[in-house]
Amino acid sequence: MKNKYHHGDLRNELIHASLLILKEEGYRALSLRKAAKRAGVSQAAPYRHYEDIETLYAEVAGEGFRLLMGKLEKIKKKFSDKPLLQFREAGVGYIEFAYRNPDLFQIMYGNQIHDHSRYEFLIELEIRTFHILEEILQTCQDGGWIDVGNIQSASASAWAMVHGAATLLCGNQVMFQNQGLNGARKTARELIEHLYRGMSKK
Amino acid sequence: MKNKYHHGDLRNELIHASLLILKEEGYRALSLRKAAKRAGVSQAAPYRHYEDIETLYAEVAGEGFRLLMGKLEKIKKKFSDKPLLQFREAGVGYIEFAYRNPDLFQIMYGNQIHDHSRYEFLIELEIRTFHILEEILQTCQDGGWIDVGNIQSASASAWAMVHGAATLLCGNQVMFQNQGLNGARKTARELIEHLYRGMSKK
DNA sequence: TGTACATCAGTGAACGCGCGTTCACTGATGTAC
DNA sequence: TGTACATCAGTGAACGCGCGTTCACTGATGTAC
Repeated sequence: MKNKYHHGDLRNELIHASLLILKEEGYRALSLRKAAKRAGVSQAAPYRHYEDIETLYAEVAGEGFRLLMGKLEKIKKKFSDKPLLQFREAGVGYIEFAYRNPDLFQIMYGNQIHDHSRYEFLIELEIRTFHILEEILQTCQDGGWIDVGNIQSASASAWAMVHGAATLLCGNQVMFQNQGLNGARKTARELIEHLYRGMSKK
Repeated sequence: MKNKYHHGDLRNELIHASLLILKEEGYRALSLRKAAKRAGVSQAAPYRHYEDIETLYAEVAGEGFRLLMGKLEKIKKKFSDKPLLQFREAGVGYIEFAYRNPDLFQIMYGNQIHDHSRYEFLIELEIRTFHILEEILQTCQDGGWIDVGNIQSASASAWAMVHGAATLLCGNQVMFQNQGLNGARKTARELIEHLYRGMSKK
């Protein structure tokens, strides 16, 4: 912003730089030095804002959850009068997010961050993300579209399935390979339909 | 075996050493140098057997799939007259495998190996593993326990769900945290029941 | 059965790499008077 | 409004680390005769 010294917003700039590195070079390439370089700043500068590299990872993961939440909220609104579609399309959205941002997804869920619970804000974001899913299932339940004993357990099932599909797609696992985005979407819909048929009233 | 030079079976010894490193120090600690050291051999020795570190990763991942297959086959036999239990318990077994061997699981499914298809034997093992699941679902279908249009798509759903639960458990994801092995088993059963109710005849 | 020698499977030193992190420093900024 | 100075946010050199990989080498093994 200004001219040289005193960048002004280096803390955020480093997160932004990290997201670019993830997109362009992959999660293995993400390091404090590289983020610093990318932000046009010396390798030691980040230490004014992050005590170590894991703190940066956590911040980047947090940004990932914010983006994911934004996407899910949007879908929720879009299908606000069709709970079952909310359910299905939120799943599709989750998988699409992973497909489009595999390296960010890796930082969010991989083991780069040893102990998420060290970062309170991260945990809160994760819970809020999961909560969107719970809300959707609750709406389905309230509207009589599904009938599950326990919303939380049903949400966990849905999350697990969708998350599994997402990671298998990202990892280019044999049976999920080379599907392209549309293939992924189609697979996602099939998966979720299998699931909510199991949750429907008999 | 002999005494010093000419180890005799260094190739396999390195795989074995790698499995120990995964168990004891985690997947981040696995390197050619460390595997060599652990096998009691100089750092350069592995290069007589593996052209690079990825080749070792692939071999280790392969061993992982062999172990997983063994476990699944055992379960399949154990419940050979109860297809639906085969289905459920195979899922539980998969999750249990991941829970017990999180770092090996990481090598099998993480992105340590850039392109699995470079290793034909690995792809074959992966397909065979998936095939066990398909067989189980086919048995359920043949016995009239479930009714799905397409076995392969249904198997993919089951795999995705169980795999998702496994990775969320391994990653200590908030909502799946601190369950212990028995908690994980219980969660697994709930998950799978949600799923196969969706596959049952109406 | 004994010996010469090719081959195989090790050794250990070395190279270069990128990384996380620290340190003494310095330039810019903002505030007290 | 102008100046002294504390503080903040940068710099760049340096350290030590473990890694993958290569290289000239050497000891053990097995085979041809």
